[in-house]
Amino acid sequence: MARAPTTFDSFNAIAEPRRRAIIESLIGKEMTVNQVVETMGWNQPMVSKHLGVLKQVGLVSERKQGRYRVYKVNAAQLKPIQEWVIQFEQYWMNSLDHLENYLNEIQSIEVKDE
Amino acid sequence: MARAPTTFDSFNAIAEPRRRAIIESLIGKEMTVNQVVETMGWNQPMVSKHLGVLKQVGLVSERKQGRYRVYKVNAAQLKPIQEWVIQFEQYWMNSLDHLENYLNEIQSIEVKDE
DNA sequence: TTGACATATTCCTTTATAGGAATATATTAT
DNA sequence: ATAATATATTCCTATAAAGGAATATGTCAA
Repeated sequence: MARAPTTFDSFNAIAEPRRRAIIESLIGKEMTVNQVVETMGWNQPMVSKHLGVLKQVGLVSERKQGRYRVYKVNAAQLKPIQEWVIQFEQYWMNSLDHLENYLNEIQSIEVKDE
Repeated sequence: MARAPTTFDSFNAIAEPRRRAIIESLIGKEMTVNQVVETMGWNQPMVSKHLGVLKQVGLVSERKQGRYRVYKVNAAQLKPIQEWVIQFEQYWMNSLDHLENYLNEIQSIEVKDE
């Protein structure tokens, strides 16, 4: 059996970094495909394809306006991911990992300051 | 170019439902491979393979104890995912979607109470 | 030492990419 | 009607995956 399609759910769709980048730049705005193309600096078919995947899982929705298609993010589709991850938060808070990260941060700040 | 390997990062690793299930049942505990096998009801090679992927991205770590291997979750590896998703929270809160969900919750509670 | 137990690895098959290049479709402007 | 613009789709290739079955590896017990 192959891996689940990227069009299957949000978990699979956002596994691809370019799709996360699209979501990041499209959040809170509405954008035409070409505006995404310009923002990202990728070729148009690539943008259309990734938008297509995001659309299939409902992470973006599209509205036709003349010859343009205006896309926007459906943030609600990210909620299940948030809910899945958040149940483990207590296990990374107050942990040795946390302490470790904290110490690393302190250290890197000190290094930066020198 | 093919999709990024599931061993590439946490985003890819948790795109697979079985791996999320393993994390869910392994969180906060330590378990032997066979204990995971029993818990999940899958065959042993399958469990070992998925644990292997999770290990490669650091989502679990493993400790040898005699002929057993004891696995545990490294929850800290989920933090980047949480941090990525949480930046969009404001866009699903206070939205019509939110209102809709709220109304649905109310309704299902009322139905339950009957 | 030899067998039993615990776990990992290999081989195979099917499926699904993601990107590039080329092309098709739809809509507006002249 | 025709050209130009905006976007989607198709075809191709290389890569990677997940599961099943079989087998290898490592460790303990008698």
